Amino acid sequence: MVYRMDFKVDGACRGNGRPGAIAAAAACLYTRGNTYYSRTEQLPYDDPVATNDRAELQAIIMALEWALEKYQSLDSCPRLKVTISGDSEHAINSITKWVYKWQENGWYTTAGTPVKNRDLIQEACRLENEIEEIGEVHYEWIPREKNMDADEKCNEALDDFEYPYWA
Amino acid sequence: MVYRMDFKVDGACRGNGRPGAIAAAAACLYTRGNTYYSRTEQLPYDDPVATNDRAELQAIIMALEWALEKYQSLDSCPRLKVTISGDSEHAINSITKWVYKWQENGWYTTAGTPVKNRDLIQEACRLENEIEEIGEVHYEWIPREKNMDADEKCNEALDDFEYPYWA
RNA sequence: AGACACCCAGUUUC
DNA sequence: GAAACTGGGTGTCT
Repeated sequence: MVYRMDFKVDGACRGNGRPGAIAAAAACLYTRGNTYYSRTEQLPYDDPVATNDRAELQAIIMALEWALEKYQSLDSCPRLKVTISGDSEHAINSITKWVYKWQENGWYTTAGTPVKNRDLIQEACRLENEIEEIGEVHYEWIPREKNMDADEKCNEALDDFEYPYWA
Repeated sequence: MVYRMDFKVDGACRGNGRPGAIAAAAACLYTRGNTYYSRTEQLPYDDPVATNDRAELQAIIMALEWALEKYQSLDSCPRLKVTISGDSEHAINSITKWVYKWQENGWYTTAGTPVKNRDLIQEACRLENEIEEIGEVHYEWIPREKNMDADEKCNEALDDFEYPYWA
């Protein structure tokens, strides 16, 4: 018995690279037909500063958390097969390829600088390992045009962005 | 009587280090005000393979050739004072410092390997010596951001790159 | 190990 | 049109 969960994820960051940027992440869980459930999250307003890359990684984390959560609510214990599709080649490569090198080299880039967003990359890998014990996770890159569902949800979340009281 | 010529030079190589790379070099000759004339050249498509370093050296050669050419078209015989500014520390060091060592040691690097692009380095030095008989040449390193004029011309040349018939 | 360049890729924006 | 977030690499020398 195999239980499939197919996610699409996306992150967005308005004002990316500028002071005051705001970011959100979205994950869509597809059901039969073309319908889906979605979750969105707003990233911390600063500390650390919001960027597009952090948003994309956070979206992956949300999907992984959701998969675990949903699995725990099941009555049976099927084998899990999670697919996460996203349009950030960078985020996917970080988690699926580069992380192994970084774990060995102490988290330095080819240019000799410390790898950024290490916290989120490690959190994603931790969650992935948790799932690997009950199934498997597969990541897939898709072009922007095929990621409209998650993109829309992201932008809705940004339209509703709640600034902290001190901002 | 001193006649000054101020050049900025740059080289660019799209696909540097990959098969099929294309490269171009540009030299800008500044006049009064902020205006300048420019020349560009596309490097051989292969034989030898185009690299960023060859492009940077070729740009310096173009400036030196241009200076000599312009001097010969003058009616009088003033003393020449040529300044060549470029953002390749490597190319400038090759011509202004390391070349003296290489001429003595038979063109070997510290690592014991033969110096690359020796043909272009020697050609630049030959032209420089020619100018030294009627004036002087001064090289100056400038950061990338201050070399936008030559950079733009280089990229225009690459946009118009004419591939050889057999490519 | 260092330096300067030259890129390649995707995303996020303004 | 211009810019930021981020990674992978080569060209070359000291």
